[in-house]
Amino acid sequence: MVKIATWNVNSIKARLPVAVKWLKQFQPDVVLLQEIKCVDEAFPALEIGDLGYNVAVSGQKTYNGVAILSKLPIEVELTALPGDASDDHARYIEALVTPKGGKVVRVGSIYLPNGNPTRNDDGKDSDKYLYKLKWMERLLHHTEAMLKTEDDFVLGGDYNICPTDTDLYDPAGFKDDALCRPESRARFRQLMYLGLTDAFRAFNTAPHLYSYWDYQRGAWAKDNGLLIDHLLLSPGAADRLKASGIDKTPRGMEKASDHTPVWCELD
DNA sequence: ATGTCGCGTGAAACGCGA
Repeated sequence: MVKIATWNVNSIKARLPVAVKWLKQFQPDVVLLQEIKCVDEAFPALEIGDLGYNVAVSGQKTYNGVAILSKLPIEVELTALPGDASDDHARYIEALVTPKGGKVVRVGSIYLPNGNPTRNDDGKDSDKYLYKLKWMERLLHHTEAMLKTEDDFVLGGDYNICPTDTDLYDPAGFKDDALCRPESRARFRQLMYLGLTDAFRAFNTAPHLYSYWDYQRGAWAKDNGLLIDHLLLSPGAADRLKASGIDKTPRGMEKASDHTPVWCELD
């Protein structure tokens, strides 16, 4: 069994005590991290390595940055999403992990652009929103390419998309937000329609289950959250899916990230 | 009605991104 989790840590350096505590408790085999907010050399590889993890990083100063932790042997395949050489944001890393005596799993850690604010003063779509939509189209193309490899894969991360109105606490208030606007939701659906399975939703169908709560306005205490962190599985990986969930405990800890891990188990 | 973090700059408080 391989336990795979995705977690936007909102700075790995600020989150190190909470991250170490959670890794010891939860014992995931593979962790897809987002928003590490540091360059490769500054990633706390020794502290994480002491817990038994191999580390692959695509870092960046101040913003963004993604990484993959794996107790299994790991082989880095990509440190950027193909399709635009001029894109200098560190938002994607992909690797192969090989379970003992099991079939290889291709894993991608995604930090999809937020895209807010979506409009300029003149009402036209903002550059940030257009960048998000273009990034999603690149992800769509890359996923098509991955499906052709016939490797089982897990594409996980902070998608910055609430797929439906039951995936957040205030749909009306977020109507014009980049996480909910129809264009970004349509691209997410297109991705799913390639034949992917949402690992969390395969086992948890109730509305109003969340992976993110804003630091502001007591959102965590009021459960004013959003479901924006997702684990999308290839058909082969979906066949191996045994369990999934959201572990809310790290969100309740001192010095928490605003996101909490989403996980799944593959046979 | 309001309520937050984390980072970098540059030496304290601010702007940015979320």
